[in-house]
Amino acid sequence: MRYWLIKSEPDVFSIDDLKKVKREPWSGVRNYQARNSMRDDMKAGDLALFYHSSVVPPGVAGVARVVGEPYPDPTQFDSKSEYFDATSPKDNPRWILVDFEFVAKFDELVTLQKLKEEAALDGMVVLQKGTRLSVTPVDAKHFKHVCKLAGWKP
DNA sequence: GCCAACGTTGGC
DNA sequence: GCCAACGTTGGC
Repeated sequence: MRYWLIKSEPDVFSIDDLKKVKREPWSGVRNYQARNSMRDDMKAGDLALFYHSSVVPPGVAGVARVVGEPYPDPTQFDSKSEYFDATSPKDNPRWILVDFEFVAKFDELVTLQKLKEEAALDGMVVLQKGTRLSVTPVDAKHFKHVCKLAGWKP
């Protein structure tokens, strides 16, 4: 059982959107490290902090769960998609994703500022300077601490 | 294989 | 809108 943090711009796809649709393919990730996490390391049942980025204030809005097995991101082959990748081989797709399902929306956003203030969260990847990764691993102890800050029990 | 130029992310 | 950080691209 591993823990993750996934970033999303809520104007594009928010925790409320996930709650509404229940399950969502995490399409559009075009970074190899993030892809490798989804392809190689994520297992059904893993939990992820759902982080709202590029809004004021940014922060963790809730929790999602990995469902099913990794599979090729269909948007890479869709010429009408903004995520279309003409160079991805059809017989060996470059971009692999997993689906996430809704688990919980926190009563209150746990803001980035709050995360930074917590000594217990020192070393959390998303807090490291210059980290732009949209999918990052989270230590179990950090995951649990963020849930505690939110007043939510896994 | 080096590295400059360029593009993107995302907090502020 | 600015800009720091950093990944990618492509010329050599």
